[in-house]
Amino acid sequence: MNNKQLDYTNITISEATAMQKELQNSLVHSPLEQEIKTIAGADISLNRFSDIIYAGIVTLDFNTLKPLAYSLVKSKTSFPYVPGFLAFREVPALVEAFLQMTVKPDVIMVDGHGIAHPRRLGIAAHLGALINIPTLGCAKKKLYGNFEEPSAVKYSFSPLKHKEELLGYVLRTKNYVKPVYISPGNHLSIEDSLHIAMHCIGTYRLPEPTRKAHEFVNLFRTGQLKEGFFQLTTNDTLF
DNA sequence: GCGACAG
DNA sequence: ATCTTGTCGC
Repeated sequence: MNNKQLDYTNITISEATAMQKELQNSLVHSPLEQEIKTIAGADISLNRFSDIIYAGIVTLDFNTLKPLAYSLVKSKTSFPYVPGFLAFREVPALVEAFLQMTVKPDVIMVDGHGIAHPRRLGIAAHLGALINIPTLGCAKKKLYGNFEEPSAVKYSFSPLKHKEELLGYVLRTKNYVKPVYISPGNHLSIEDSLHIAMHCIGTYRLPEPTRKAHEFVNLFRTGQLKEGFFQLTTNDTLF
């Protein structure tokens, strides 16, 4: 990864598309070999009509799903929101937050899609192509593909496909609540992404990594947390 | 031309 | 993404 790949100022949709096709070629979707001890959630928050982005990555213990550390970065985005090109708007800030971490997570769950994307390079795959850490996407809405509604019972799922190609899974994380869309980003298989997401389901609709990341970046945006990398102590009282 | 369209 | 209050009941 170099800085050129992170400066998305003044690039056109056509150039962005070409960049996606190139990055897509570098993806690896072999099954994860290493044991997962920590998993992080990555998300951004911003004020309406503002181009100031509050990005954050929150690391959790994979077994207890409790926060262990977090990295927060404030930066200005240089790309508008265009469906299919979300990464060009949010990834630079997420990479900054990642580089700031002195202790890296084993896997990162990103708020958005992985390969469930028109060119198989959603934000989770894009981020995973830039950093050398396995990533998966967890989106709240479908961007691409077709699926049958999974049953209303928690943990039920159904394949998300484009024609005959499997892209990921639609997963019910809570009874009678809208499902989430899971797909691998980089360095993970499609099945890995589903299993990891299922493991991270707690009491709420969003899996814990994504839910915590969302919570932390909002506290950051509203001035209740400060920029930087912090490791939580057992003595830390959160809220 | 028409519908779909992550955050 | 963010802004918002109440309402419904698997």
